[in-house]
Amino acid sequence: MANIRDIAKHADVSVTTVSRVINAHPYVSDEKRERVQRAMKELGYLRNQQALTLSTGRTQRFVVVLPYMDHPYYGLFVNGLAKAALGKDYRLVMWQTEYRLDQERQALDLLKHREVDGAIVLSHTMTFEEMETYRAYGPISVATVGAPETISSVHVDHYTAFQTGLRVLTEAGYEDVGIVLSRPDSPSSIVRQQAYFDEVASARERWVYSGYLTSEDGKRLVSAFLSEQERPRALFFSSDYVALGFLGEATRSGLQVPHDIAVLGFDGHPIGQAFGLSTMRSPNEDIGRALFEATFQEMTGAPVVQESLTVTYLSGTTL
Amino acid sequence: MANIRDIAKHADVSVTTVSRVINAHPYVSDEKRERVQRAMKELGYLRNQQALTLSTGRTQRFVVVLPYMDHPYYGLFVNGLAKAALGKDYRLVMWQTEYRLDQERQALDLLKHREVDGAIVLSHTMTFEEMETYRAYGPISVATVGAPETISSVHVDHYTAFQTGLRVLTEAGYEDVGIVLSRPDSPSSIVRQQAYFDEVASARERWVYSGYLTSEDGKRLVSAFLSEQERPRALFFSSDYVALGFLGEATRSGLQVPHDIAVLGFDGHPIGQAFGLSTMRSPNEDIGRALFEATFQEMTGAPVVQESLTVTYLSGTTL
DNA sequence: TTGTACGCGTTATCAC
DNA sequence: GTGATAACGCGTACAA
Repeated sequence: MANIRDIAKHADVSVTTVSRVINAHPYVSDEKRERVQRAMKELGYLRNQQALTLSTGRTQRFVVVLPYMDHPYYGLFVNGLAKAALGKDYRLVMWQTEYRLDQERQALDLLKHREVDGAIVLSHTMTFEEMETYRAYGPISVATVGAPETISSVHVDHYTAFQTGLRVLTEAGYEDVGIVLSRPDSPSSIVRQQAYFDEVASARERWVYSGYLTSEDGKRLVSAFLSEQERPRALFFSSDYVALGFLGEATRSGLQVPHDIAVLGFDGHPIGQAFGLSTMRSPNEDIGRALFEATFQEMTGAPVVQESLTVTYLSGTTL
Repeated sequence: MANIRDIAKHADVSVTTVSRVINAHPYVSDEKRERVQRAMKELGYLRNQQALTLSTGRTQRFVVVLPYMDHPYYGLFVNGLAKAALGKDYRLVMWQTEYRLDQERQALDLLKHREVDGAIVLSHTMTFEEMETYRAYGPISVATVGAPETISSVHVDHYTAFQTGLRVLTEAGYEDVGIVLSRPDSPSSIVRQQAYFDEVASARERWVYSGYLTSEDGKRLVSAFLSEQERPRALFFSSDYVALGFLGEATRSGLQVPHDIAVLGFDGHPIGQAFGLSTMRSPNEDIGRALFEATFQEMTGAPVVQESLTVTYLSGTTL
């Protein structure tokens, strides 16, 4: 565990010279550079990242804030993030919040305590107002809509996206459509519901199914659906996983898809293809990549980014 | 961005006293403690984690090494890890390797450079021999079998697990069984195949399907399966996702499951339930939790842990 | 009970 | 080209 001073001593130069060699700075004679490199090799020198971090003030880390690491919905985001981070020699500290406000605060506290250089928030319950109080400690980027101008955002405009999906259903001849949302009062659920009421003539309160987050929830929805006296002819889900949970259980319950009930998912997760799930493909991996870039660039003084990406219909057999 | 020295000045005490207050050490008069706390509040003191880290030599971080963050197989592991880490105020740095040796090396290099306190390796292509060369720099734990005695391991014994699964199939009356493996020469694939040859009378080389990792691979397997002249009566998959990909596509191709082909998965992923997937449940979340604990305890001098957990049959309708 | 002084390992500044 | 030396912000002997 030789440090820079040991190397300096061993090569009979100053620590400054060693530092110059390490960082490939100019003004080092070939001879001394040679000596230093040999000393590093001989003593097995390994630069201590902690010390570097304290000295430079940069951690080379971002914290990624998300509700559940094991929810496949976030998989593609994280994939994009990971790839971008690798290219810039950055590390990702994952922070699972389970939608708990105190956990979101703890995650952003890392910023305050100089434990990370920035934060990438994929989903949050915290208000943007509160989030802005952390902004002074480093760049923050979100994957959600409605961010103030101090916070970078790369997201899908869920109003437009849902509008598009609902029009796909309409054009396919489905008039009585229900929608299946995750947390009822999340910003994305609110605008989705708004799009639904604005777009669908037969839209009605009771065909808004809220609180469906996982494939198990989707499975559970089947019985709720079957108990309706008057059922929609199609269901538009806000997540492929919930849609698949529903699809599997519905089929097992003897429902014919799409004859009895049509299903439209949202995400474009690969596993949906195996089951022929019709879905709206969301460019989540691109979003992950762009979020990383935005956060990274902001550190070098680049302005806040606000970008909205669009979804596309991915045809399947459940519609 | 007041530091400990600013607080000391403002409260008119020494930095030692401030440090004592921060760390709740004894030997501070109530009056000075009061003054320090007020100063911290007034100046908005936030302890700098980088400096603490350099001073104490502990980062409060582990690196988690895994092939793909977005592969649902790792979801439950990571969930267990995240929960355990939260309880101990540790952070998880995720490192995605895509099974690339150089990436595994980079991940473990974090250990050498004092960027993390330990490493948790969920899957690896590196030999244990090489992995041991990193052991001097911190505790390493793996979720795979066959670790040397310097490396902690909490895993499923895939030989026994596969044996159990194969017996489930036998007892259900299936004699002609095929197996579907991930990477052909991974340690787990090798022992799984061994269990297959040892356990199944009709086992044959061509009913070993290798290279199936994702749900898309499972989907792809259907055509390979259909082109066989002599087909097995049941397929035992090494992953629920691959099994589901196969199940979806097979059903869409008109195959009756389990009449034409029975399907047994491996993992116990929630989404399998919606499709009635019969599977072997692996306690991956427990493994994640135990891996964290093992790594953590080792730092305090606890001995290396080697533990093998068992899988259980989870009944479904695909068998 | 309190404070001074130093170490942790690096980079940056400035004089030579 | 080169090298002292001062930061960075904390914990902690050791002295008082």
